[in-house]
Amino acid sequence: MLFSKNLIRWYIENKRDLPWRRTNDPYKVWLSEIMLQQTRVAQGMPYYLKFINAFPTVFDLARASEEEVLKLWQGLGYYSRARNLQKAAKYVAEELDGNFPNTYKGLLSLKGVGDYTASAVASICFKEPVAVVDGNVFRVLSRVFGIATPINSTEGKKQFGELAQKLIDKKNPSDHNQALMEFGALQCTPQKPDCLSCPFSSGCIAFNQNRIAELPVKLKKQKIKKRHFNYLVFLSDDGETLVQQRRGKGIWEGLYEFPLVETTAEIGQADLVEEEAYREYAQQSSEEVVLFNETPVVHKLSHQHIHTKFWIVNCENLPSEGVSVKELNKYPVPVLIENFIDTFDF
DNA sequence: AAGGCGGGGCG
DNA sequence: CGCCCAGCCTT
Repeated sequence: MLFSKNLIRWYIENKRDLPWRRTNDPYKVWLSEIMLQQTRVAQGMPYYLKFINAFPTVFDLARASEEEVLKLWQGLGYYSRARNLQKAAKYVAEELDGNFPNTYKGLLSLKGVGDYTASAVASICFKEPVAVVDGNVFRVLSRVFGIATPINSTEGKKQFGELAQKLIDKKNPSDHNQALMEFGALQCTPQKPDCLSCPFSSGCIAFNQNRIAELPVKLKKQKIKKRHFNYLVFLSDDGETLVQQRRGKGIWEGLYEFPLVETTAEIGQADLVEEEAYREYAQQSSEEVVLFNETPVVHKLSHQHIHTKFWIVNCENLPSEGVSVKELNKYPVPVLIENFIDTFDF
């Protein structure tokens, strides 16, 4: 209780003025929480403002197409969030008459809402005393209480979850939860936390034992896969090109890209035209293939590095129905593709 | 329990 | 260059 009191005092003093903190509308709070999953406030902010502007209510979002939502989401990453967002909005609008579930348990039934988001919305909008445990909370608690259990282990999740729940202020779960996260984001940061001005430093185990840099403990980093993409940028005489939507599992599901020839290694032009995938796209004759970038563009995702060559395929007529290059900006595309479109002078 | 899923900012 | 960010879903 004392912890929570000091924490909330710090929060009142230091909190940022964020748009989703000026409302208790579960739609807006939910939207902000989805956007901020694994995403910094500074990165999510412009997207939040765009979405609220385009879709002021859950009904507006429910009416939108998935593609429309993906286009607005373009560049924010983890696109399943956008697809689930639209599904959940449809569910709330059509099945619940626009009323969000008002309990932790009910919120969990929404697509894309897990333990963290359900706790956040339930506590902030409905004052349900359920503790949030996000990356910030893991870090703050592991340092203050000197807990070295790996935060991404089953045991760690259980332990930190129970501690967080024990600490929560049942009278003010909204401020308590937001305060703990804000404290992690602003004061108890991953690198170089500001321990000198920290209200908890005198009792902080990590600080007093000089273990700040060791905590929290996280198990093994993921391996990075290397992939080789060859994009075929068709260009017809009447200014059209080909794009297609990515389907099925994998990165960028639902986004558009140029016809893709993926290979196990970097290839040259002679190899490319022999690739089966290439021959399926191209008509056998009358194309002229020109490599746009001699040095592959390396697009880095958290779990794979994509080495990319863009091949300009000039032809009289496209092998299948194309889109005007002027219309390209209507399609949701990965940042890798957007960067090319911005660079290439169509 | 482990792996997949984006993009960006920071030291 | 590695780490981490208001995590969730699938297998």
